[in-house]
Amino acid sequence: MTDLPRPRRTQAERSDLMRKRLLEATLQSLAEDGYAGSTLSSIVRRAGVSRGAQVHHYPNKQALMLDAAEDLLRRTYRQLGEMLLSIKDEDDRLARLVDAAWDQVFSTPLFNAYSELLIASLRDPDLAEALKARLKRVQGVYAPAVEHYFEPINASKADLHAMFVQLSFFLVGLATQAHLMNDRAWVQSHLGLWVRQAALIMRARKGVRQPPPRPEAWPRK
Amino acid sequence: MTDLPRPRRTQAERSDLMRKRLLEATLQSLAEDGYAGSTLSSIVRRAGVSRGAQVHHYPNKQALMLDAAEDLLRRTYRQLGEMLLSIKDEDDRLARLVDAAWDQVFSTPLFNAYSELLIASLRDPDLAEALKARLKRVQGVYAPAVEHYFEPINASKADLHAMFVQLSFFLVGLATQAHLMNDRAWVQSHLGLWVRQAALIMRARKGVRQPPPRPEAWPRK
DNA sequence: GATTTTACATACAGTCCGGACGGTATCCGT
DNA sequence: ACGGATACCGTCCGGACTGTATGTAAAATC
Repeated sequence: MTDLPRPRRTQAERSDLMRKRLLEATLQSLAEDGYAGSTLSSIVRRAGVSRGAQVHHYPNKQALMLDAAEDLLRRTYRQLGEMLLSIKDEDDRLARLVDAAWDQVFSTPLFNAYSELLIASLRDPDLAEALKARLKRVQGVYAPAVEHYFEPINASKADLHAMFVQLSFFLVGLATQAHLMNDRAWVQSHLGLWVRQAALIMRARKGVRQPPPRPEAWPRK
Repeated sequence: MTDLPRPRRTQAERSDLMRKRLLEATLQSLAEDGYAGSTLSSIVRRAGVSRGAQVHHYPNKQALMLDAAEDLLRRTYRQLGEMLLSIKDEDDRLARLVDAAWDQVFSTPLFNAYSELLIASLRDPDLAEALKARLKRVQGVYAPAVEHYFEPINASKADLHAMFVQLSFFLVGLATQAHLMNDRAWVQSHLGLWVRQAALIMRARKGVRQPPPRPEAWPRK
């Protein structure tokens, strides 16, 4: 009887749906119009809700942006996790991983929203703190996966992990400047170079057929 | 007689000085207050000039920002050049180069201005074009210097150059996220890792005592 | 079923920004 | 030296944005 046609929604349902719409619109707006261009009016217009709805759920702009940042990194957390789970035991596992990271995460429009928040966090300590905390969790996703899939050769385990941190910085730098650069092939060649360099100190562990341990309770849907 | 005390300046002198003050204030403002926070009023206040002076030299905000971007990359062009000239023939030439690039360019407040312009150029094609063009010239500074100082081992010359391009992306990524990260030692260790990886496919050329060929007429002062 | 709480809507107030404009001082060619 | 051009100044105006205050409907509570 709970799933009878119910025109009336519970308060929590309404709130959740509204927040979801607002966050979605905010992230889209960040990606398309940038941080400064993401005005509250434009966001609610994009979300198709009224100005009052927004102000009810978020007392000010910063609160909305903060929650959007959390949501973005939650999504990225999940995206990276799924990407890792999709890596099969192939010869060129390293290359596949890097390509997937670029294609599915760093080159997506959603990542532009991250760039915007990143730069905005230079002037917003609260935002910086939120990004910092969530970033650690994201790193927590693939730190165990790194050891699951790869092992160092003539190098320390610390170097192994550090290489992937380096990769993330490289990809961020690439993503923020890609629009000034040539084309996709050019990007691919640079990804390839990193892979070749990385292959000098690491290799795919043999016989890994299982996906990495599911890191931690992923946020539901 | 030209250097007699001359209370009256020529028109060109006045214009140049004014533009210089405006550009300096703009770059400072970009670094401190960000792109959106850099309003015309705040810039002229910082420059200590009137609102009218600015509007006389730059018809609109975009024109000012565009010129500021050019100026910034001109400075960076010069900074990188000087940095390269200062590299001596030491054992750890590669490490010195990377450290110097970080200390003297990428970690400086001025580089924050670049980050701001970079993100802003996502939504401003003209700005993107200006950055693109100037960026090529900056790369032109150290491309010859790379071959002057280093040589590939078990790798192609193209890889040699590509590694330094990769370095620049890595440093940009690092610079835009450094404020979320730990400390300087942490950064140093990551720079060190890149150096060690690079050393696997390149080495300092022996007996190089001369600085690299002065690339191209540097902008006067 | 009455009341309180929550969700959402609309109107308004205060601020600030960018560009335009009219006016003044300085310089330059002649 | 004088008339035009150039550099510079201060202010005003339309528009937009954020935060607030007030009103209404729906849901939860009792």
